[in-house]
Amino acid sequence: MDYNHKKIEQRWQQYWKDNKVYHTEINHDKPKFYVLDMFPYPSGAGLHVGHPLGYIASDIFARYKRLNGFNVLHPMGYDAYGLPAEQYAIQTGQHPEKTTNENIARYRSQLDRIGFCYDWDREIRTCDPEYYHWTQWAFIEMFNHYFDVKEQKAKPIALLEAYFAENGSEGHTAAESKPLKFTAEEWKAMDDKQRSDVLMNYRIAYLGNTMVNWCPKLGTVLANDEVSEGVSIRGGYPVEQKLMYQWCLRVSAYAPRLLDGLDSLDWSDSIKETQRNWIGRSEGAEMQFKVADSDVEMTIFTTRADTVFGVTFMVLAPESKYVDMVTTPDRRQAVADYREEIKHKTERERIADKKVSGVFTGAYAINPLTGKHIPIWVSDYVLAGYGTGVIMAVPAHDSRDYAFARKFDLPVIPLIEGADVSEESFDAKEGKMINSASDKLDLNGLEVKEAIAKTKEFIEKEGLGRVKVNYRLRDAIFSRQRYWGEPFPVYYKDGVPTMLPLEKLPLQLPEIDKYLPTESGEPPLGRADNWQTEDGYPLELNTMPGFAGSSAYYLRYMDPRNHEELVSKEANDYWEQVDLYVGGTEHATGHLIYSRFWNKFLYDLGKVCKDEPYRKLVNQGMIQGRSNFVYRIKDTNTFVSAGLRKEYDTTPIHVDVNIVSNDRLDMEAFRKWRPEYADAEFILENGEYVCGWAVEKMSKSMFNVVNPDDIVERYGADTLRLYEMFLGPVEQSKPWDTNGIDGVNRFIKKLWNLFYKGDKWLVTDEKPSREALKSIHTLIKKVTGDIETFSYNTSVSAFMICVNELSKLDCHSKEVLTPLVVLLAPFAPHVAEELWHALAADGKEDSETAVSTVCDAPWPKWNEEYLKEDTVNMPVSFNGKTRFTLSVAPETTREDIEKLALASPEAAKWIEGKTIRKIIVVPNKIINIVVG
RNA sequence: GGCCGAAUGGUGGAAUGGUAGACACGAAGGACUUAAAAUCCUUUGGCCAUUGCGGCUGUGUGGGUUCGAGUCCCACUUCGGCUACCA
Repeated sequence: MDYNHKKIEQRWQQYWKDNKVYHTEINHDKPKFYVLDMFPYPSGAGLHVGHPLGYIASDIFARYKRLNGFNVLHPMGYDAYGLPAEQYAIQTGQHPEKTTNENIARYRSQLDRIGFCYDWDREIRTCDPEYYHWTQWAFIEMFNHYFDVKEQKAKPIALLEAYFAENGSEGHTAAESKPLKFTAEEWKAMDDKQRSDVLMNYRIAYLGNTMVNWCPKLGTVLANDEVSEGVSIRGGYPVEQKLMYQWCLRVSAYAPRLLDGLDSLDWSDSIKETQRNWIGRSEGAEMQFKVADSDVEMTIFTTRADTVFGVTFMVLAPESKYVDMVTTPDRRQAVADYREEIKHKTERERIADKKVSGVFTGAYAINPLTGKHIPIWVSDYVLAGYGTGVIMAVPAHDSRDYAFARKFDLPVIPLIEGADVSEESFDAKEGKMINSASDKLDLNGLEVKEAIAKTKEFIEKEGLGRVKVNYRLRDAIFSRQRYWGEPFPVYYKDGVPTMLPLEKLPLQLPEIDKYLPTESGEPPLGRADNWQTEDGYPLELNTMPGFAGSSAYYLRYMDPRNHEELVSKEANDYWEQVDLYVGGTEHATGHLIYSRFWNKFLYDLGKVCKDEPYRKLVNQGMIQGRSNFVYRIKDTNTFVSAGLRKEYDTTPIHVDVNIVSNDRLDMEAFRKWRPEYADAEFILENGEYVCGWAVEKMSKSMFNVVNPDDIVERYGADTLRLYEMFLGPVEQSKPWDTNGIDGVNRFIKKLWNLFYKGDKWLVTDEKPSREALKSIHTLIKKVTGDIETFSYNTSVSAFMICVNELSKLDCHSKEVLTPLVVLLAPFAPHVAEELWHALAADGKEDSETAVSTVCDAPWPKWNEEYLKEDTVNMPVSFNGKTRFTLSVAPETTREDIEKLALASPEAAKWIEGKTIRKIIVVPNKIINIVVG
């Protein structure tokens, strides 16, 4: 019986399914372990070989934990809402649900072939009403809560209402969009609409007029993490800034907790750092600047309070509310023109053209420390969304202020001794202060750090401002003008946004005829018939963004069919949180922030028992594609081989990697590939057409996609799994290269040959030799250690070494082969299962019932006794250079090793005529003799 | 501009401060075979010697710490990733 991967893999996949081997239930007799993959968005392209990398790594860990006696939760599902399905629907008129379901079916069949140990009974889909019921529920809870800054906790909005009735706004501690002032009497006098508007200022899920990233091409707003360099991440369309009335989540209120929580997490430093930067805590001060000849007082934020003596002008963001308040009548037109110009620039254009632009408002502010009048300007280099949207400009010590001052010829006052500001600003926070004294405050001679502290103290004491911690993290914009997303459980009762009662959930997504906005510009839901409550109130037309459904999905897996609540207390108390989360770094500032926020909110409500959702996070690297190119000579259908392309004017064209082998093009296949290449001519080198290559993202458009199905078909799932792990460290990005896969496949065959020779069963009950025992125990120790640190590539190597050794020793002893099979089970589960059953049935065919699954076997333990060496070879070095090795018994003392080394005949040669200065002996490691 | 990470043979990659290059691919040579595939054996960082069993050199560059550095420290170069008028 030869190794037949198709037969084996089919057989055991069926067995696992029939026997529900991977079904998981709460079991209080066992410790739990929760292993989770970031669930995929099922795209139309299907899985390529890069996708399973993380899934294989987590599958190995899940199986390993199970073999070690843990009750392992390892579920899978689909992030099913998303733009591509909707874009496809717009183009083809197909319902996104239909294409999504087709894509899911394809994903599932691809996943099944790789042999994962998922409990599919717990599958979830974000577009399933049973699931988004709880997304809508969480939204209602967020609407009904505010964030108490003092207690750092979400609390019911009713408490805040009671507070307002008692005290008005004075002294409240709720996180707010903007400061509001009203008395208890004023509050009581408000009608429903007015109260609703006021409460929106505090709710965690609120409607707000905010600057949003508007993408005209996609017809929707996008969150900050969905935009990069002024274009949408999906599609790469330009994004502009627009003021819109949108649902938002007060994520910013949780910024301190999101930041502090990072310390307790077992995540990589780099991803924690990325989140820290995204949250962007900065300590500084807020200061008031009075506007001359006016009552207006502007608040600025600065981290460089020490530079206040160098402020020579102020700058407002074009969108700042202060612009209208301060602009003098004669400057109105100029300012209006400038703002108009900025508005029509997209974010991308703003970034692209680095030209300094701005306009003078005609107004002057008064420097609170020097009393000097300084001009107030407007410029787009100041962002409305950060700090207060107003800055005090210190051109000598900020490069942007410097560029602005030079352009508009504003004064530059250096504040640090020795700083040369004739060519550029001096931005470093170091040096001694100069030019910084008034009758009230003298900073001269202080170090920058001391000056910052002293200034802060001074302005607090004098009431000029206050110490303030600012965060870059913005509230999440939660409305999307799309169809394929969760509907909001919201209706408008006489214009007042109102939540549906919980018993009306889930509010199901309605059917519509077309997936475009309405003629009047409303979102697609405006096309739905009868999209209103029973009482005839209109329902919200926006839908929720992609991150809504993925923010709490890990909780739902704990209790996926619960109709009463998101997750039962029992299930949550048992499974607690994700112990190991595996996924890509691209979610660092999106999903992983929102999910932590969402979890912390539910924690505040007492719905979940852990403050953080994901205890340990492993980021698998991306598998890149290796693309091939052909070079077409311009305006011809002639292609020139890569080595000769410099002699012609050519255009590189991607060519399907499946018709290229070892960078040599199959020219016949190329002619058949596309009709336009049917009569292609080639200029060859040495009779071959050599393609160029590059490492790029694996994608259809680059023609470099390798489908795991093809690998499974040819080599088997076990080979695919082992090979993906063997490619290199899980966390590292690397290009896919099928070249080495034969080595892994050979290993499995060699392993198989330890058990079978043809049809003959080779396994015996003989006592294994000491070498064989040493080999297997070395492997047990190595693999056990490697799995804990995700060093799967070296584990696979260790398997190869062990199997090679056992082959050479001609060892077929059950005592050795049994632990070998169990060790292999996480990596190559199909062949391990086959051999496990064969071992139990002594190689007979009807082995299925002989023993239970290998998944429940006990993980082998190594015995140090077998690892001991009879003698240890120690390298002997002279002045750090190794000259020979010395065999000593393992327990030899330092002194004896030293004596043996000096007495050995080889040593004499190196010592001769020199004096020994020093001898370093590290037992079992090295002997270094310093001579001179 | 800021932050993070990386740099080791023809290639992917191994090396708790202790014999650098494990393991695998590729390549070369050989065995078996009519032949091929498959399998097995040998060699494989570079240079020199290979009728002497060896020598020299070597982990991006330059310095440092150490008996000893791919590994630790400082500076630099290059390449990746993330992020960005964040005051």
